Amino acid sequence: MLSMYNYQSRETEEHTEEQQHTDRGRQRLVLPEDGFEWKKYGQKFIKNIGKFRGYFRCQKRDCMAKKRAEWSSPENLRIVYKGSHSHASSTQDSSSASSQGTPSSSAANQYNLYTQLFGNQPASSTRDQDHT
DNA sequence: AGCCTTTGACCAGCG
DNA sequence: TCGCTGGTCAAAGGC
Repeated sequence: MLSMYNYQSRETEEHTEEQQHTDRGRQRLVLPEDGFEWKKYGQKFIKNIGKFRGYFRCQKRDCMAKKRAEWSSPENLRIVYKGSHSHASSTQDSSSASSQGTPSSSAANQYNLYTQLFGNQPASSTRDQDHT
């Protein structure tokens, strides 16, 4: 069963070092940089899946995009995006923004973010997005 | 002084 | 109808 997390692990360990301003010197889970600015507004332990889940919201006031991070350990991090950004990424990623043309396309946006983090793996492992 | 993160409590929805 | 889980908000602390 752990095999499904293999690709996530390799993806996470790269970004785990990207502890930038988010690191206040306290022990905390570092999230992979996806080109957007997120503000954490909650965290809970979901016993259903036996993982912690962090709740993030885009810092842009007009942006309703949300992000959910689940992890059983720092090596097994899963990011789930919800909603779409009403703006382009705050950093790089100009390719996805320009190719989209319409940032409102939530499906395309999610796909871009998804592929960014997980490559092109089957969504079977990240079907949590069924909410949307 | 300001911003961000963390923790706890509260509310809503579903079984 | 009650209980449980998930999600969000608010307040406090630290950098």
